[in-house]
Amino acid sequence: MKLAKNYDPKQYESTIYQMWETADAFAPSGSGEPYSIVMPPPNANGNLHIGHALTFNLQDILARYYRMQGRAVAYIPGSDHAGFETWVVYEKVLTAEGKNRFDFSRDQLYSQVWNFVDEKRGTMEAQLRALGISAIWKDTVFTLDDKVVNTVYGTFKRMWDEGMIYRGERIVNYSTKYQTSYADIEVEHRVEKGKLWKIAYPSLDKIKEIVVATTRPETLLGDTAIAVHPDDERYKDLIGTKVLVPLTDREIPVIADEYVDPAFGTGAVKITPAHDPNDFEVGERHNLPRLQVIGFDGKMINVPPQFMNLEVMEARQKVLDALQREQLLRGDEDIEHSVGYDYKSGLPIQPMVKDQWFISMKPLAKRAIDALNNDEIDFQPASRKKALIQYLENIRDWNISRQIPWGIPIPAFQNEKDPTDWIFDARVDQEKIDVNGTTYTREIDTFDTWFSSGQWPYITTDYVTNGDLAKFYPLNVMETGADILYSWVGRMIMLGLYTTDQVPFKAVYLNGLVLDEKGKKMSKSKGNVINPIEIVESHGSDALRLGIVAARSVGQDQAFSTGKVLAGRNFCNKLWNIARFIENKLGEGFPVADPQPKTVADHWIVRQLNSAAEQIGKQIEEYRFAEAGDAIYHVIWDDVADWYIESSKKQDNPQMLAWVLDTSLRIAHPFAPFVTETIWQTLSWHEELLIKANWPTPLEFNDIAAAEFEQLQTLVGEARFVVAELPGTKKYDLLYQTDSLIADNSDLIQHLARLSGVRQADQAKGLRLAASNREAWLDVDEDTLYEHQTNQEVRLGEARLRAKNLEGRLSNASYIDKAPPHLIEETKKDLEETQALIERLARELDVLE
RNA sequence: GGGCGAUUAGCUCAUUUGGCUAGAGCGCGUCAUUGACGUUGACGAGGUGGCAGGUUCGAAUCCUGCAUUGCCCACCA
Repeated sequence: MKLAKNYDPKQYESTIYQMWETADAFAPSGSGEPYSIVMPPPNANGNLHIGHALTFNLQDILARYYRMQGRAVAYIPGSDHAGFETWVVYEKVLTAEGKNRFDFSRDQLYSQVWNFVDEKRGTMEAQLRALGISAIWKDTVFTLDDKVVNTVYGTFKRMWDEGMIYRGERIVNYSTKYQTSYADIEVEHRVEKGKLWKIAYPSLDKIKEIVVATTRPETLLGDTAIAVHPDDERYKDLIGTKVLVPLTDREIPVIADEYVDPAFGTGAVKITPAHDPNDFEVGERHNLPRLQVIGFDGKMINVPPQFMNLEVMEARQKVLDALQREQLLRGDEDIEHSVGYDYKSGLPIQPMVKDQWFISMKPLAKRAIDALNNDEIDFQPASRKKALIQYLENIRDWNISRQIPWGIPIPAFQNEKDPTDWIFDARVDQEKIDVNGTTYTREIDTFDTWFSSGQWPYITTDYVTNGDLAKFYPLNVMETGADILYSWVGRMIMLGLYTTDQVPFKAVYLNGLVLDEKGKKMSKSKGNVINPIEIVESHGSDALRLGIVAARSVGQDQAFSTGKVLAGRNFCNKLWNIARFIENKLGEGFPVADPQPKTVADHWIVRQLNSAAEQIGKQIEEYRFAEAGDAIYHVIWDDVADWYIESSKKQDNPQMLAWVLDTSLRIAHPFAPFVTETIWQTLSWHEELLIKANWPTPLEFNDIAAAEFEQLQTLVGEARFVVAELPGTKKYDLLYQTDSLIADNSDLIQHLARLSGVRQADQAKGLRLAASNREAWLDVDEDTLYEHQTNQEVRLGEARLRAKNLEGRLSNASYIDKAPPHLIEETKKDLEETQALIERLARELDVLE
């Protein structure tokens, strides 16, 4: 088969991918030791972003490498219903149609979103295929599949039975825009400038007043007490008395509570149990009523008519105006404080009291902390483990209810006659159920998506039901974004230990964010997002993979670099042309046989590729992807193309060329799957696919011959350098006297150094090449020689300085005493070589003078 | 307020128990060349490793302080 001049990825990638799928190449091979990775499921409804390209490429490199190592690799794909994220998108669709969620029943909404997602589900998978991801598609799991729901219900039931689930009225983080509560972890805290207003609350006789400080004056309409510190002398006589809430005629008590910090503000705090977590707790302790004044739609309720139905910020201004008129404002000051925001809408989170389902987290966290402290999970980078432990140590109970229709229904039913009576039941397709003559009504909330995705490792492997993939649990590695360490990784560890009594994965690899080319975080609103599929289309899937993995270290946020993608593209083309050259040389139907290294170049390239294969394997196993990629790039480009292929033009050994190409394709495959497989398909001596081939095993070679080739490289390098430095007017001849290595390789040297000739001479003449420790001269004219001599004097000076440094090191008693022996040996050897160089240079210059 | 990370060539980044002359890609300069590849080849320039101290025979690497910068966590109104 004749290869085109340049590699055109578009022409081959989809065909190659189909070939893999048709051959069922992604399925775990039966015999090997299991190796498993589960894909963090991307949003079924969305498009892949550039961060996905990084995360899935890293996973795929591992999958392909271990597959070539003969392991039974299960790389299990999935897609996420992405409850809240998708709901937000769908609600926009509803709005565009002039409708809203209240026009439909929950079941109607659920099936509408299902259809909406179903239409788009294929897109994301097609994109993963374009990235070359070698996941077992037949085992793909959607986060709303029956097996997910069943397992989640099983876990929930067990927790319920063990008393770890409770339902209660608590302050929750509420998004008035999306009308759902959030977990604490989903609230985005921003430090910003604000005002602290001081407001007077008159005593009942209006003679005295107590001044409180607040950042949210509108909530005073919901105040049910004023709190002061019990030991605060300023307010001691007021404790137990009543004051009037401004702008209303409500009377509220002044209470004492340790929570108040006398040093902050005025030392008196208004207590709004319905809209502040601290106040809620104070309210619980003092049995205060909870007066909700902000509705779930974000508008004021239960307030005097002038404030009714106002948005929070409008209400704030009106309250301040009214206080001003009533002369109850006692000043304000500028402060910096932290405000919780809805990470999705960018609007402030409203703390609200709501009946929600919670999981007691302390016992779950404790087991996770123990496992982490026992080093049961290898963390890359290690520092994140500490961070996770800290998070787990301070964990609070988890609100798992969401007031959105798109998600897994919470399998709980409420007694129609007794609101406190809740039972577990999985019959969520029914709105009402009958149990022993009592009618129960279904809970309308759904689970927080993370409650189900937190169980992903044992769900996808069917571990609980002991399915075909059960032997792949626990996973070998969980590769995912560092940004979801707490929300996902932490929860998987806790839930994994809870359900399966073992950690869900043996290692965690956290990748950082892919930033834009200027190092800024990408976002749709900034318009700086990079679409991976566009990169694939313009430069090829392999180029994207090579480029995005290059120079990227674990856990670090790093910029995307088009330059690196281009370098990756060029590398693919280089590989392509190596193949083109070799295949052309070998011809059709080349009868491949055992490779026998004969020339010095043969021995050398065997040594180089042997050690590259070993080193690259080790680097992949240690998750040092960028270094492995770099090693592949250089061994193939520098060693194979620039030295070995060039050498082969003068000393050809077809069997070795075939072996070199074969080996190069194997070691490059995990990082450049498409181009390597494309080339592999053109090799006459392979029937199998490269994806199923084995990682190269070392070939025997002669160490001395390999070292001799290195000497020739030095000689050639020096000749090139001198010629480049002293262009002169003509090409030079290389002369030698009795050197058999040069004699045997004269054509090779001439070609590599681009000399006009290499010939034996009777006597030394011209410019001596000293670096290789071989007797060789360039036959140059007088002027060139003179110029060279000046350069050599500089080099002699440098060499003498270096010798002096080395001598100094060796004469240092402490160094001899403390440095490791091999290092001292190296220093001695280095000194010897430097001295030999000095001698040669000096001799050369003396001769000439 | 607490924690974590970063600071190395013009740019983006490597350098893993402290030890070869601190490397790579891109960019830059000089030259070559059209029988594998211009998505090329050869050669080269370019770094007081943020700053100031300390430990050590030896520090980009360990310690202390400072500066700049990014991220995460946090219910003080």
